[in-house]
Amino acid sequence: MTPDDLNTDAASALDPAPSSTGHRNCPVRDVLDRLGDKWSTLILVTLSQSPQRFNALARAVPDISRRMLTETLRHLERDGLIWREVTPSTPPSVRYGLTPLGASLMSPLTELIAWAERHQPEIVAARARFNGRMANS
Amino acid sequence: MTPDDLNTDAASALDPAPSSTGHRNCPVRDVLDRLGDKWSTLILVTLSQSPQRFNALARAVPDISRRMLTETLRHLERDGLIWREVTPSTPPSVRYGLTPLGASLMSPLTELIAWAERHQPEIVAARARFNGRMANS
DNA sequence: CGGAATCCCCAATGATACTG
DNA sequence: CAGTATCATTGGGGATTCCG
Repeated sequence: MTPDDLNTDAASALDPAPSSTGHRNCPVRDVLDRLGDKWSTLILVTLSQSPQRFNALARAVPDISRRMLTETLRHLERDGLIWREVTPSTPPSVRYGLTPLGASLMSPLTELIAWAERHQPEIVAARARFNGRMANS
Repeated sequence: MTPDDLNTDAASALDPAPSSTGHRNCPVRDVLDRLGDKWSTLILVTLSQSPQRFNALARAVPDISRRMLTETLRHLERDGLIWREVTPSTPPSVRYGLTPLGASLMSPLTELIAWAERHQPEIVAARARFNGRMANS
């Protein structure tokens, strides 16, 4: 892979661009942006345990507002990573869960998370060194 | 791994929190946030090719402002993912490159990128279906 | 219960200009 | 060349309210 791959302009025809942060439709940056949008990863990991209802998700993901929960779920659903199942009872019930596509993302994602956990001490140490160097300069 | 792992409050003692977006010092979210900060991944991938000088990076990463390039490089350096080598000539020269730690991140990162490229067609298709469902509803 | 709509603020980012 | 400093902008996202 070359760095250029991260800047391809692979247009996706229709598409009001879910996160129109200005960059063009690069598939890679598209996915990476999503993972960085603060909530998606959290939700995906939570759903990887088992399907959840809306309010269960709200409780499972601390501090997320319903607004952002709704929005993030829509994005993930739109991208085919999760499914949404409405049971029109009273009160209504809505369940969310990972699609096969979403489940397939968990593999590289958990590896990345594992990396983060494995190397956290090194990162903390590096920060301490960096702060030390900045202090006496 | 459980979802709770994403919300641990593993404090890192000192640390003015590079991205104080409000969430506590969770190592995992910390790393994921960094990858999502729009430029870090781009820079890491570029540097994984070979060490680069400041302006070479600026050219290699389209549309990044010098301000954001500097800031992102500082963050990456601070976290021990890249090194910074100053040659105090006139004009000065500064090279950046991946540390072993940064290089070790490339492995899970490229897997994630490979996933994105591999499954892009499915995502595009899912978006088309989603847009279609929204249209006639 | 599970949203949608609205208001609003501040933090992230860009633009610009200056410096060792 | 490789930054730093300052100002202006904007849109992400929290809080709140309303709806089926």
